Amino acid sequence: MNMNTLSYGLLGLLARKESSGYELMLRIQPFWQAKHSQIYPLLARMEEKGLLSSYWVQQSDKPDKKIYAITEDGISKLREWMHQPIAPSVTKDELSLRTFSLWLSEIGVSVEIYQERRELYTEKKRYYEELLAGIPQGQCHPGSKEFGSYILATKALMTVDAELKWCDWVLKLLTEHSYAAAGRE
Amino acid sequence: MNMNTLSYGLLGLLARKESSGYELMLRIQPFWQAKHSQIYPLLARMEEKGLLSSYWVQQSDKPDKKIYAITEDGISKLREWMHQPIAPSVTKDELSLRTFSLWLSEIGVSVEIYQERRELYTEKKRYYEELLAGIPQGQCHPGSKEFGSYILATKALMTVDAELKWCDWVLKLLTEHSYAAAGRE
DNA sequence: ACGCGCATGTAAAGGGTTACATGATTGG
DNA sequence: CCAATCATGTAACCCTTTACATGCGCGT
Repeated sequence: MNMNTLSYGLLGLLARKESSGYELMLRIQPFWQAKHSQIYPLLARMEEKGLLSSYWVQQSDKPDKKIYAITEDGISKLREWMHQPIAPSVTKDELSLRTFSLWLSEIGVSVEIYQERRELYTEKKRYYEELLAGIPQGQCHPGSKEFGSYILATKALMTVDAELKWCDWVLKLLTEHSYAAAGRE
Repeated sequence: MNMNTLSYGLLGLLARKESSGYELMLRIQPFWQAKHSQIYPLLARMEEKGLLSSYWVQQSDKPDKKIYAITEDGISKLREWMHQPIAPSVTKDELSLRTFSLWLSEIGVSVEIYQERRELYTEKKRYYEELLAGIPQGQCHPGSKEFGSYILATKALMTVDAELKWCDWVLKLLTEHSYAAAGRE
């Protein structure tokens, strides 16, 4: 059956804990941005093929939800994937392309752009800090199910820290240049 | 006309220096992964709409190439884009999804995975260092055309450094655990 | 009243990869 | 001799987003 990378990612999350499609979307979001409209059909297809099973849970205050669990066949499929080569990461950031044309903007506008991005990174940092705080420490040694979440959250934090430092550095260059230009007037 | 983010990125590169489609692919690659099969039709469409002009250059040792240059209309289009909001970055890394299921692999296999990734990051680091070295220093102050390339190459370097440190940290955790397990035998 | 979060799903359109097609030159 | 780099382009397929569709409860 035709399984893409995202399908294996969902399978991997379900192997650790059964979840609804909505919960899976929230769990995978920080590491692989996917909308619900992409996830729901993949789950339905994997259930058809016997990799997943599901049952409905009724909720009083919120809409009912469909909980998926991985089957033995699903775990076999996941184990097969673990031996496959890993594709390099793909990053697409509009800010990078915008930066190519920065010379077309006034410095004041540039400053706003990187300040806005700085705020976005600050929010992301808070998010990943909470994620890391939510992982039961001490039990996340190599081999445990929590270990993966632990090292991934740490990676996200280290990366966002580097991005924040970069923003500060760029903003320093931009504002120093502004002061120097003002001084020359 | 329907312009996507990649089209604006190409337009921005052409605003700084006229190039062939092949050269644009190489220039944009480090910041936005796109294949030639995606780039060529976009360039043709932008030329049709009058945003680009082109001429053929004959080469003796290599195949002939088609050089594109931005037009006045193209620069107007680019300036309009500069006022639009910037979409947040999207990253898709198969290693992250694989890490969710790391507990299914033996530690030896995990070590191989992160060592391989470490080598990939090391190569990337060398690449970005060369890129940065190729930018004429001193002339890349805010407002200059080189400034964008300068800060982008620096960002890539800072990020890849964080990723390398992360790999080393993960490998330390994995190997320490292996030694401890061996000691318990 | 309005928007947001929860919760599931489908359809259409657009973005992106893989494969097909061609062909010269250079280095191992 | 085989692979890689340079160089352009098209077609089929898959991946992803946006929009449509529904509906309740909560906070402002």
